[in-house]
This record gives sequence, C-alpha cells and structure tokens, in this order.
Amino acid sequence: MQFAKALINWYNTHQRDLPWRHSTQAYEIWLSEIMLQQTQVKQALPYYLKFLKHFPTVHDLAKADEDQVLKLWQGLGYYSRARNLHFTAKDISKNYNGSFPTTYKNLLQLKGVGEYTAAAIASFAFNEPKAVVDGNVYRVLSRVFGIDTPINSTEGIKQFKIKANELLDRKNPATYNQAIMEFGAIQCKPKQPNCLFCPFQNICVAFQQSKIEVLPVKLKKTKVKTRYFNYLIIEDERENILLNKRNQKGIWQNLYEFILSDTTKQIDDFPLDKFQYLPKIKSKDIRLLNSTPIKHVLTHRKLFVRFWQVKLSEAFDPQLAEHYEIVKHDQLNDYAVPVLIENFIKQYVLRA
DNA sequence: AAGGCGGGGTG
DNA sequence: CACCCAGCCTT
Repeated sequence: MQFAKALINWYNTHQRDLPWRHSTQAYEIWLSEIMLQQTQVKQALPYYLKFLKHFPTVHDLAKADEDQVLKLWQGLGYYSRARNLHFTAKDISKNYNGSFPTTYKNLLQLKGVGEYTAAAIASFAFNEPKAVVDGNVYRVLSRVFGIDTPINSTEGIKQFKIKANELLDRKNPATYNQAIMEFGAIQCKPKQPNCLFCPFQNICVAFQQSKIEVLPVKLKKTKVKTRYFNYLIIEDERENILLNKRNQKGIWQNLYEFILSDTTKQIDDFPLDKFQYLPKIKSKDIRLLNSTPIKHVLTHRKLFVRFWQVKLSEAFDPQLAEHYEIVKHDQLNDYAVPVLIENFIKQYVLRA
C-alpha cells in the first residue's frame, strides 16, 4: 500500500487533464480505451473528440455505416479496432439494451475488449478492483521491482499481472490505475525517464543497479518485409475514378484504394494483364506520377509505392461497378483510405 | 506460442 | 536506424 499511496500522491500533482478522465460513463471510457490501444494520448485525442461529437451515445454509433466509422477512424491505424468498435456498438445497442456490462468478466466478452481494456473499463466506470497491465505498467513494475522476466513471454504476462494486482489500491482502483499509467507515460518514460525527481528513487531496483536502459526486457522483433506497391489511378472523361475496397484479410481491411499491383520485387511497368476487370488501356497511355517511390513503413512492412495515371477518353462501362467503386472526383474525400493514399491525393491534386 | 495489424514520435 | 505506444485477434 506504500507504493500505491506514493503513486497516487504523485498523480495528484502531475496528472494531465484528459477528457475521458472527466467521465464515468462506460461508453465514453470504452471509446477512449479502444483508441488508446497501442496509441499515444496525443494522437488519439482529436479522434476521441470527433467520435463523441458524431456519436454521443452507443446507439448513434450503432446506427452508423461501417464506411462512415472507418472514415472517421482514418489515420489512427489498426483499423480492426474501428471494425470491432462498430460491431460492439451494434452488439450493445441490440443485445444489451444499450448498457455496457458492468463487470470485468462480462466486459471481456465484447469483441475488441481484452484483459487490459476490460480492467480499465471495470475500474474507471464501475470501481471494480482490477489492475490494468499495459505497456506503462510493465515498464514501471519491471524497473521499480527489478523484474527481468520478458514482458511478452507467457511467464512474464502471468507474473506482472499478479504483481500488478497485489499492488493495486483496492479502495481506489480507478485513481490507482490512472496513476500508474500516467506515471509510466510522463515520468518513467522508455527513454530518459525523470529519475532525478522520482518518488521511487530510494526503492527502484533499476535505478540503484543502473538497469534503466535494460528494463523492461522484451523478446521478439517483428520482421519487416519489403513490398512494392503500384497504384493505377484510372480517370474517365467524366472525372470518375476507380476505387477498390480491400475485402481480404490483411492490412487496411475494408478501406479503399486505387487499383493495386502488389509484388515482392520491383517492377518496371504497371502489369495491366493481371487485371480482369478494367477498361481497355494501352500501356503507352499510362503515365508514372512519382519517379521516386514513396516509402511507407508499417509495423511489419516496408512499402515502396508508385502511382500511375490513366486518362480515358470515354466513360466507364457501368458494368465496372460490379467490381469497383466508380467515384466522382470530388467525392474521393468521402472514402476511408490509408494515410499513404490520403497523402498522395493531397499532394497531387488530381485536376478536374 | 507466434505472427499480423498503422501511424506517429523519440533518440 | 531501432524502439515505443492505455493491445487484441487469429492461427
């Protein structure tokens, strides 16, 4: 309890003013926690405000189209979160009469809600004494108590969860959970933590043994594969553009993009013959828009991307709509697209 | 148990 | 360049 008390003391004088901390509504807590998964506060904040404005209640979110949800989510990444968010909103609206489950155990049943998020909602909205264990908590506990079990090993996950729940202030689970995460985020940071003015300097194993740099221990490194993307932007005489919806599993599922050739090796020309359903295009009518490929890095992919343009002198065959979206030039902004595409559109304003 | 899944920020 | 972020889901 000494640890918890010191932590809460620190929190009372150092905490940031964040909008979701003013709410105890499960809907608002849930929304914030989904957005904050693997995402820093600064990045999630504008999205949180935007979503709450568009969808004040879970019913409003449930009524929306997935395309609209994804469009609002555009740029935040990990788009399965947005799809699960929408699924769960419909689930809550329809099967839970609009009210979120009130216990950790039942919150875990919701799609997109894992152990961390269930503990966060249970403690923040319902005062249930469950310790959150996120990246901040791993870092703080491994350093203060000198735990070098890899945080992403089965053993480590178990061990840190036990430790976190032992330390939890069971009378103030909400404040305690906020406090330990805030402490990890702004004091016990990954790089250059503020050990000089740390309330735990006297007991911190990592500080006393100069192990700040090596704790927490983490296994694994994701292997990054290189891919070559070639996008074909086809425009007809009426300023329509063809978009493809990514339906398969994989990156950017359910987002839109131009016609894509995805290869493991660099190619010279756009491979028109690979596509069954396109208008008749002669390769001499294809123009490369960026001679230097755009480099776009994801967690496990390194993409080199080129954009090609075709302007047709006739209108698209309406039959194309069975395979692609035929989109008016000025409606391009209504579609959820990867940041990569968004950046390109902004840069090369395709003239009308 | 391991791998897939974004985008932005830091040193 | 490597590593991290209020993780979760699938295989």
